[in-house]
Amino acid sequence: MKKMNMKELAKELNVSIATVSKALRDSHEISGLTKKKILEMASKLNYTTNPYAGSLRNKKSKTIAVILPEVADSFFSLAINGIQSVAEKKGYHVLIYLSHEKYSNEKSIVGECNSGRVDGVLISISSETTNPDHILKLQKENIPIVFFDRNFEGLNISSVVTNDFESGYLSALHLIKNGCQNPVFLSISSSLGICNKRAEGFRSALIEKKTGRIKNPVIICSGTYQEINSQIKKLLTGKIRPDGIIASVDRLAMSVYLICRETGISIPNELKVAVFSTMETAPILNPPLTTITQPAFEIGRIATELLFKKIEKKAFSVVDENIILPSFLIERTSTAAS
Amino acid sequence: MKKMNMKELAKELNVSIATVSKALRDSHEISGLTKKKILEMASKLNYTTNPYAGSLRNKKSKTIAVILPEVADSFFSLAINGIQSVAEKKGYHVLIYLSHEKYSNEKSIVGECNSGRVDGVLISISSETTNPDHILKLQKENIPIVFFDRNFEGLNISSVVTNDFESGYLSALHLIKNGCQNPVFLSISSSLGICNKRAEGFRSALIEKKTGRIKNPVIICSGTYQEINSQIKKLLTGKIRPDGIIASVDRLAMSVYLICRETGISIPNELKVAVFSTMETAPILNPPLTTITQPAFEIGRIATELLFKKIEKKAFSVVDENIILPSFLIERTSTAAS
DNA sequence: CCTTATTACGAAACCGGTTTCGTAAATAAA
DNA sequence: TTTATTTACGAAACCGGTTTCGTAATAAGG
Repeated sequence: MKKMNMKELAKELNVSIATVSKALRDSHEISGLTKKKILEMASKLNYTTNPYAGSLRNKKSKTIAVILPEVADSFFSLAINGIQSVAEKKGYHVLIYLSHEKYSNEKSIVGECNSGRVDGVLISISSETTNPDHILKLQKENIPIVFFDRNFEGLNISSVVTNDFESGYLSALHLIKNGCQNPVFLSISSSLGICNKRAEGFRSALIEKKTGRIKNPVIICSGTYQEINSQIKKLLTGKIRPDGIIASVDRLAMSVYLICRETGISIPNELKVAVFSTMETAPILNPPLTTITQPAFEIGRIATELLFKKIEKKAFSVVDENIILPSFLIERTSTAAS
Repeated sequence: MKKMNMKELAKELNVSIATVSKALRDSHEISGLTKKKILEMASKLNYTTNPYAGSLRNKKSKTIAVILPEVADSFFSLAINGIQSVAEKKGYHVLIYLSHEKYSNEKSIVGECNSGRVDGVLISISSETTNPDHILKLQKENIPIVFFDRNFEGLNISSVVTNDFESGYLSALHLIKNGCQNPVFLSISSSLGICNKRAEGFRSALIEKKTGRIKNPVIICSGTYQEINSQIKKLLTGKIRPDGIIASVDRLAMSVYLICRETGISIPNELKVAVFSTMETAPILNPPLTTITQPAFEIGRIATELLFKKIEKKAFSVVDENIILPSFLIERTSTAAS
């Protein structure tokens, strides 16, 4: 079947293309009767308007890009839901890109966004990203950008993040209060601002409470799944063992749990564990896992609302806003006082 | 800064637009020297080609749509990864749409796809969908479609699914073998083919082994999170209680676990539980949860490869393939023999 | 009845590329 | 040297809409 278009539709009704276009957009220039006839014929002939033709003329794609490191853990799943909920209300389309935590990927994806393909960009930067030039270039081209969760510090760009320093601080206090003498923080990147802030908060609490005999209580866990496992195993079975762990992501806490099970280390008696995570299974783990839970859906939702504020008022160049949403420490058995 | 385009670029170099276009696409019609000059100037002036202009002319969007019910549980996250891995290799863009398990949403989303916006559609249907007309309409417009995971039976459309009947059958046998006399299957929809096939397999095993005193061992759990919880609570504390449960999705198993914890029902002694799920935390739950794990990433990957086969050979109209990938029953403590 | 305003529509430019086709100049074959 | 090819490029149509502007017909005002 040949694809129906406006020209065909206009020919069918003996009117001009302009009239059809206006009728379909409900212009006041077209009489009610004509509109009705055109609408009917359009539906009868299964006409659908080609979105790219309009994009070309109006320089509006009705599309946003979401760039994220991975869609593996539940945080980004929830964030995507928050993003979609707004986009869909606005009639916008959502393109998803994954950087796989690689700077090079992120750079080329961001480059792609600078072409009229999208009207705005939501981005959570990769753990490798230390140079913001690709993002600044996008900004210079006047494309609205909003960071969510993982932002790049020091740029004049809107962001929606959690209270990372404070959460790190409070989680450390929580461990200390419940009896930990040697807590450590497991990070996934030494360059990721969000991790560093959590780690800084954590460190501050240790200093303030004069706790911890380990010189550097912030440990970077990187590499493959296997490498991380063996790194954690070495940590938990080494000479100077921690008695408390704050994991910065799901995966690290899971490694800790698996290794404790394997080596017979008892949680929370020998080791207390908490994690920055939105995982739903935390309450039914063995033992139930204390989480610092980020409002993932809200982060996505609010970031997207911010983005649309910028897209819609582009001409007035909205001031950038940096919104901080609080995470919640949910205490469960894994950090219970011994 | 004004947006750079081909016309500007051509003017800058005193060549025609056609020459610029051909040079950028590395046409043999353009000499090496000219190409070099054009490439250099393009990069110097930060030229990026407008994708929609090309789409319009070539009727190729280099974009696919992925329509899914939710992105909540880990299955779809993994599937998205599989999809992206192929799309990204092909230089394609991925639009994500969520139907939120609503037929009306799915219908309007599918309608959107029929406009040249995308070159192909990957879809996992909503649990409400019983009428395939919207999908058939898309097919009639000659847009390549592939079902993944949740397909609509009886259509002449490619699909990649798991061995649902067999998995249901084997999971029931597993429960029976380990001592269950009254197993039930918790479904989320009475219309979803995938659930029904699992349930059918389950039912077959019960009949074959002459097991189960409950008339209808397939229970539809629907409604809000709260409603499902109370439904399951009633089931587990009622007069005729099951001693084994196969949950068709993550959420149902989680409900079961929470209610067992709340009511003191012991897993696996009083109740054995298994779930169709890809959740990573299954081994560290309390107790470790037996799963029937679908190859989610592979389903996404292979479905996307099938889709591209159809996109690339559209003219020859590739025969539809229905690929069945096996799930794996991973035995853990939650179904251990008592 | 004449003038002005309004209504309803069409012609054509335009968005930013791609592609076909024509052609002058350079090169190769006869 | 003449003819046939090849090379390198430009003019213009085209993709499918949107929008500006012009205009004939009708309505309103004086």
